[in-house]
Amino acid sequence: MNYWLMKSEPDEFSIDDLQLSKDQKTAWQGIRNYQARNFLRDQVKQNDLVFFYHSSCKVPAIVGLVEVSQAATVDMSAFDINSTYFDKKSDIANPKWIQVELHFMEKFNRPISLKQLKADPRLTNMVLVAKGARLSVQPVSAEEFEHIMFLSR
DNA sequence: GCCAACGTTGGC
DNA sequence: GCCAACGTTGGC
Repeated sequence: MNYWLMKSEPDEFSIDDLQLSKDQKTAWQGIRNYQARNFLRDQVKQNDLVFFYHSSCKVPAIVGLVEVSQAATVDMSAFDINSTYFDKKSDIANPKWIQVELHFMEKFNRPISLKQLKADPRLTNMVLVAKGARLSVQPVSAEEFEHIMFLSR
């Protein structure tokens, strides 16, 4: 079992949008960064647990918990010319981009803000709080996971 | 393979 | 909206 943190801009797709989605599931498409892609392709497995993070918004924060309901499949949006995620350099015979499927689990009563995460001495090694961290899919340690779950209660 | 120019992310 | 910190592109 691995733990992850995935970022989403709530104006684009929020935890509420996920909760309201059909079967409370969504295809996590549009990852166009190689490091994040490699995590999705090689390490994110079914039943892994994922913190859902809201970025580029008023209060950046971990807002809930989701699970991986399906591991890596080809992100077909890269071949859809009408999609904002269209990538003309991706060859359908040799797909470049990967998606997973996420399933809603819970929305935290107490979201944990970036400010709070940064101030917590037990979370100083989190990828999220590292200087210049822009990864939209990033690993979370078991210790970090347990502590953040504790903070959310 | 170097690296300057350009594009993107995301907090503030 | 600004801009620092990254990532990517493409000429050489």
